[in-house]
Amino acid sequence: MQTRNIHIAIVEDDDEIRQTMRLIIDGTPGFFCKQSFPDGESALSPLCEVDVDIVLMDINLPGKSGIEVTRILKSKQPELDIIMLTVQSDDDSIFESLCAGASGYLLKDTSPADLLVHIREVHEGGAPMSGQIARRIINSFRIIENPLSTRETEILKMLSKGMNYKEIAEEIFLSPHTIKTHIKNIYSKLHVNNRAEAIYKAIKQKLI
Amino acid sequence: MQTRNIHIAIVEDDDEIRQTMRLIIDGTPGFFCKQSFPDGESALSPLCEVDVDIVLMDINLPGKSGIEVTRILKSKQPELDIIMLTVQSDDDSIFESLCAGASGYLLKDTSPADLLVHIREVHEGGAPMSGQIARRIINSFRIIENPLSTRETEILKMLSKGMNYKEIAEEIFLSPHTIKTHIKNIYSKLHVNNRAEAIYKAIKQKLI
DNA sequence: TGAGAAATACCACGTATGGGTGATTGACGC
DNA sequence: GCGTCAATCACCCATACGTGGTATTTCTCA
Repeated sequence: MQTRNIHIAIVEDDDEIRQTMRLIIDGTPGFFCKQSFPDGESALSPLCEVDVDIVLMDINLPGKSGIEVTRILKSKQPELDIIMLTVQSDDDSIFESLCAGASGYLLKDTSPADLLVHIREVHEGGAPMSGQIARRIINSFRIIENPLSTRETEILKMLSKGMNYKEIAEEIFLSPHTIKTHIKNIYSKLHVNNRAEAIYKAIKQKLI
Repeated sequence: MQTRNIHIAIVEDDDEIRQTMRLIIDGTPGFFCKQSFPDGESALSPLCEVDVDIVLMDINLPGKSGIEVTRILKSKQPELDIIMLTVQSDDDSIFESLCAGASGYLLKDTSPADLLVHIREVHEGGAPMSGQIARRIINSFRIIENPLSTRETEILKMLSKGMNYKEIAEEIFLSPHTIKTHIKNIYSKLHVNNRAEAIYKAIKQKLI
């Protein structure tokens, strides 16, 4: 009894890359590229219907980002495994992708042979990462035990009281510009981009 | 052995009212109006220094509001008793005044005789309220067990995820205007005026 | 001693936000 | 049957906010 082919879909806007990946996959026994899409919008409905095992997802897509598409897809098809396959390797992209539900995160410089190995890994329940990616994840988790400086924590508490830039500045005798900078740093450390989410995460992580 | 006079300060922008109150107080044995100010700014430094027992504070002041002044004063002089004496009788004014540290809340239509009685009450550790005020306070506490509707709670949760008007609107198929209205209602129910504080209070009160 | 973090400060841009006001509909209670 | 309230949608307006930069000082730790 032979194992069923692994059915794969590709979401990638670069025509050449998409075709190349397709050739590699279809040229290997056990793998079958069932569909490919140049952007997220066109991928959404088909991928919610058709039975595909694994999606290779670029992040930089025209329209909705690959991360957004991943989030939506996973909310509709929780069983689907999505591997981010992208050039982006900044902390936020990685973090957000995993939060959105990606099962793996590979850089585009991954060799075809490795790519196929990784696809199989995911299909068997693994979570492959390029070397650098794994490192970054470790690092980002390492600092989860209070990433914030004392000044930042102090300011975050004032934020939770509903104070604005100016009020905080006057309270601790600093320039509003400085408060702004601190808050920007808080956002980037907590991986959020506004006050509401910052307060929420901070409380959940017992930072304030 | 005679009891020491109760030393009083008045913060009230209307010259006539201020003078009248002063006359009433000084004309009564046991009471002494030590100082009076037409606005909050001019009252702040003196009241942090001089020994006054009780401050009668209007809310509608030019510049800083009486509530703000109360907050600052109480943070520097926690022992000081402040009685709000004002025409404002809306829930928010009352609520905020008490949060800011006021020891009593009287309406300006209080008779001179009652006023003096109430001042003495505060001086002896009481917390006098005009009749209508007491009622409102009871009411506002009564609804503390989840003031929010299901829709509002739903939206509040989305706010805590950092979503903006438009994103929330798209998620639950409503107009952004409606989202805005809901959020405004949330603010007024929680007695806050921005997202950060709303999230904070909501979590502390286990609403989300 | 030299790299990195923390804390400070500033500028410019576009837009999301909060406040004010107002209106309609449908449920529920008394 | 009439008032109340939740839920919905709408417009105006000022400004607080988020994001992109750049930059200096201080401190710590390897």
